[in-house]
Amino acid sequence: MITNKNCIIRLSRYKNALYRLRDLGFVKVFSDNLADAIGVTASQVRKDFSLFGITGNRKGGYEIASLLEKLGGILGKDRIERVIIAGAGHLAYALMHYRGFEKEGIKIEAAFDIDPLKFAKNAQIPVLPMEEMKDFVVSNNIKVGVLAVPEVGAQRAADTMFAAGIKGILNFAPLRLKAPNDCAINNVNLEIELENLVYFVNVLEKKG
Amino acid sequence: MITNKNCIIRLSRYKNALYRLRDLGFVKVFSDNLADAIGVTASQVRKDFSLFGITGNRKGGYEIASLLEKLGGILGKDRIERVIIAGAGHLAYALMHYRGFEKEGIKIEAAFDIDPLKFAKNAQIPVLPMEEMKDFVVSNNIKVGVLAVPEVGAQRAADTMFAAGIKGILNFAPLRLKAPNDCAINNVNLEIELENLVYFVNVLEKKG
DNA sequence: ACTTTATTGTGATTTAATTCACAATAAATT
DNA sequence: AATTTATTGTGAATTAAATCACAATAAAGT
Ligand SMILES: NC(=O)c1ccc[n+]([C@@H]2O[C@H](COP(=O)([O-])OP(=O)(O)OC[C@H]3O[C@@H](n4cnc5c(N)ncnc54)[C@H](O)[C@@H]3O)[C@@H](O)[C@H]2O)c1
Ligand SMILES: NC(=O)c1ccc[n+]([C@@H]2O[C@H](COP(=O)([O-])OP(=O)(O)OC[C@H]3O[C@@H](n4cnc5c(N)ncnc54)[C@H](O)[C@@H]3O)[C@@H](O)[C@H]2O)c1
Repeated sequence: MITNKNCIIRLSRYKNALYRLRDLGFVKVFSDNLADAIGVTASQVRKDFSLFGITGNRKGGYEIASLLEKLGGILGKDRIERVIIAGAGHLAYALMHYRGFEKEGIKIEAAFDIDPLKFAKNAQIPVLPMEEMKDFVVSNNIKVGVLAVPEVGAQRAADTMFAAGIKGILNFAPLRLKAPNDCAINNVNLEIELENLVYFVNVLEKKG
Repeated sequence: MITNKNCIIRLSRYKNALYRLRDLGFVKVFSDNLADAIGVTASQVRKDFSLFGITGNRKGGYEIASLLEKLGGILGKDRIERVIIAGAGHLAYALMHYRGFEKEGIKIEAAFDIDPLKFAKNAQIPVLPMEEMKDFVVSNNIKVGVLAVPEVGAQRAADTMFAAGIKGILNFAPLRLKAPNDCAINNVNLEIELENLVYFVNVLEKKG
């Protein structure tokens, strides 16, 4: 069981590059094409595939269709992933209106909030009270959620999500969530991303 | 010059943990406190500090105030970082209304768009035509930008940013930008973050 | 059919990152 | 003042990730 996050992220990138190549009419691809497309070495590509038992044809490269199927299987893209959001604020609004998730097989089913002003039971993507999360998650068998609640309420909201049966959280709140150890957390900390960028801009400036 | 991204991200996390400890009234901290706070080992903390020549007192730990100052210096937090956004859509709206950047010393100065309907010259954070980016960036000496333009326009918008003098981009568009090699790119690909989360949720499910 | 050529697949090697382990030492205790 | 204790700082060891390098081999060419 491979648990190298970078490796799994590369698989996603290969997949996205393959979609583009396929849409351009390509049928086969070589490891160095994929390498160029995502900015790694060709042996990295082959090693990644090797790790998951993905094989191509010596001399003939890889068949895009079959590669996409295998990568899709590994990444769980063989079915639509249904997702909820905790916190129906600005960020949630952007996520709910983003059309790009659909074509990746990701569907935001509902958002949950504590503020009655945010409730919208009959909207295309309904916004419901936090109290209804458990029922919704259980009856729709949802496993993944996005946490878009302010820092102060974040741990409490996460606990509600875990109690509802959520097993993975994409966390936008700038703190380290405590989670049961059968649950996964991916943090997106934009303050830190920007801070990090500033560091590297300064490094490059000093170097150049 | 340390260029290990994970290491720099840990510095940010130490800093954030230290702010919290300081606000709770603590004056000193030991490597194992910081380790617990951000979820790494104590020797990782000490090694990270050692890499940047940060020292504490044997037996006495580290003084929080001085540590914060040193980390701030390394991360460029000794001055306010001024930032622009390309693309004044949903995501930009969320970013422009987010109050959390201020207290991290990040200030969004303006957004730029091609859609005249988005223009708002006199708003608190003005939304200006792309054509005005260069003047604005040059006269305000801005180095960092956020790219929040749809995939199709993303490379063109990035090129405009580079031409304006931007040296680092936080990129939300789901593609690999081509950039001059004195410029830094940090990608935030939310589709991939979710996909990755799904993978690890499935892994955990199989394990348990 | 044989040879050449291009590309895979992977064990071996290298490089990078993390952890270990302990001497150095500052503070606290006796 | 001597001893104990707790903690740093870092070189050494370990582990993890990436790259190298090349034998295996499938396709194309002669
Ligand atoms: N907006 C950004 O650009 C941005 C940038 C970086 C980080 N973040 C982080 O993302 C998260 C969301 O940011 P935002 O700008 O959308 O915030 P927001 O204030 O616009 O929205 C937060 C929503 O969460 C709701 N809420 C508060 N407590 C709750 C609880 N306990 N349970 C459920 N809902 C609750 C509020 O009613 C509100 O609707 C925050 O943690 C923020 O720190 C946002
Ligand atoms: N909104 C999300 O939740 C989300 C999630 C994942 C990824 N993204 C990515 O983030 C980016 C922004 O998403 P969004 O939802 O804010 O999009 P959006 O459609 O709401 O806004 C995009 C804005 O960019 C402007 N624009 C278009 N072409 C431009 C150009 N060449 N130069 C300058 N401006 C231009 C448009 O006028 C619009 O105002 C996209 O690349 C998207 O793929 C967004």
